[in-house]
Amino acid sequence: MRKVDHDSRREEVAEAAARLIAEKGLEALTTRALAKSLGCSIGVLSHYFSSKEEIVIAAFRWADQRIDLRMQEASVQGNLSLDHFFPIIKAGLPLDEESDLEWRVRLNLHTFALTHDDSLQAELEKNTQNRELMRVMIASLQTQGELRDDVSAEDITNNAFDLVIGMAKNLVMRPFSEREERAEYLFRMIEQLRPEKRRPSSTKA
Amino acid sequence: MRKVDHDSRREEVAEAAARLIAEKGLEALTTRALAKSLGCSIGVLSHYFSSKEEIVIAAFRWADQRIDLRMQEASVQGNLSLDHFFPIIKAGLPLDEESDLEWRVRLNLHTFALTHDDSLQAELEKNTQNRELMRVMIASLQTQGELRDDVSAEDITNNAFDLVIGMAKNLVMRPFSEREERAEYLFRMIEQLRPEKRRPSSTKA
DNA sequence: CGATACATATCAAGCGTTCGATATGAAATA
DNA sequence: TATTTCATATCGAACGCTTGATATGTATCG
Repeated sequence: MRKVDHDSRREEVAEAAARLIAEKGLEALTTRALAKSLGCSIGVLSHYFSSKEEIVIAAFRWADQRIDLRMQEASVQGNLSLDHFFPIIKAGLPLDEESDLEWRVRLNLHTFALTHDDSLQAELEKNTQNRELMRVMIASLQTQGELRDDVSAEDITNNAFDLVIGMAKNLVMRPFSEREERAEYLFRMIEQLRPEKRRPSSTKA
Repeated sequence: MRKVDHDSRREEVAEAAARLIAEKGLEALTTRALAKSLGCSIGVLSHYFSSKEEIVIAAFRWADQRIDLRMQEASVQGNLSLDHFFPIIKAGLPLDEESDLEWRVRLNLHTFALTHDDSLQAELEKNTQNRELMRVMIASLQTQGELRDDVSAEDITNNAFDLVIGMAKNLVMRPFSEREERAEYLFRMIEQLRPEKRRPSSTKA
């Protein structure tokens, strides 16, 4: 038999599909366009995927996993301080070309999920998991005294999650040259959650 | 001549198109489906719109304007306190079926704009205008002492904008029964921006 | 050989758009 | 008022094209 790694071949297709979605939109992802982008024939696609919808979903997953991976890489083991927190958030925002690509696909997924129940359920579950992860981190910061504890970790988490999504959507619409600056106001807002900034005169150590 | 109000006829079409987008997605908005939904023939559509893209954009505008109108109606003339502010934000969120419909269309628009430059430009301009409106309101709240002034009105505005968009996206994905509760944490966060909550012991009046 | 990988050709379905035919009702005419 | 005129409004069949899917043929390699 001819040796071809099916998994990596599938990933190649998923990536090419993701790039098409990011650059031209989901509607531009046709079997023909995808085959041309890959430099192969459309017969190949049906060899590795049983339908186009499967390809679309593979593309969505591909981009999603890359964003998650990006954030994991920015994370650190052991004790977490607020200063370590900023790079993690930053890693989750579309600030360079690669993350821009991934976020464009993710935004397409969000719209797609509105009318595709399987994707919606998957999205909700993934969201619940990620929120829980972040809630634990934030609660940890609070017990360490790194973060104000008069707002529940859950509230902070939920707001942070919504904020990041909204910001990502707005960043993607703007040129790269403006993005860093636009992201700064999020970090200035997080700064306000430091305990020492909040009570400058009450519980002086 | 036969009397038909062109503008209102166009709006009927736009509304029907918006409902199709909200319920089945942009891809389900076909000339045939739209004609069936309107109870007319497809020929009528080309009588009032020169292309399908024009219909899509009209649907987007229709939904967008409804959200704006909803927020305007929640606004009050004259002096604005922080308490008056909550209903305005709330009016801008997809908490009932009508606003849900409009937000679903708006979310489709956001994705659409990623690959359609005209819509992107229009979106950016509208955004700039709306941000400026809100910035003025927030600055006014600050000078009235209703809002902390150690964070710039611009930062608060930008964060609020991103937050609302992200929250809207997440609300739309959930059943109505959970939405009010989910929206509450935004208001708890805003509460933290009251000056008296921030400095309980410093500048006692 | 025999299984795998890929290319090519083809299909039916669905798309947006076009267009001639028809229905409608206000204005023009007598 | 009765009749004609005609722009407007609507219809629905048909066109050309693209789509996802698939069936068939061919090359490659263990």
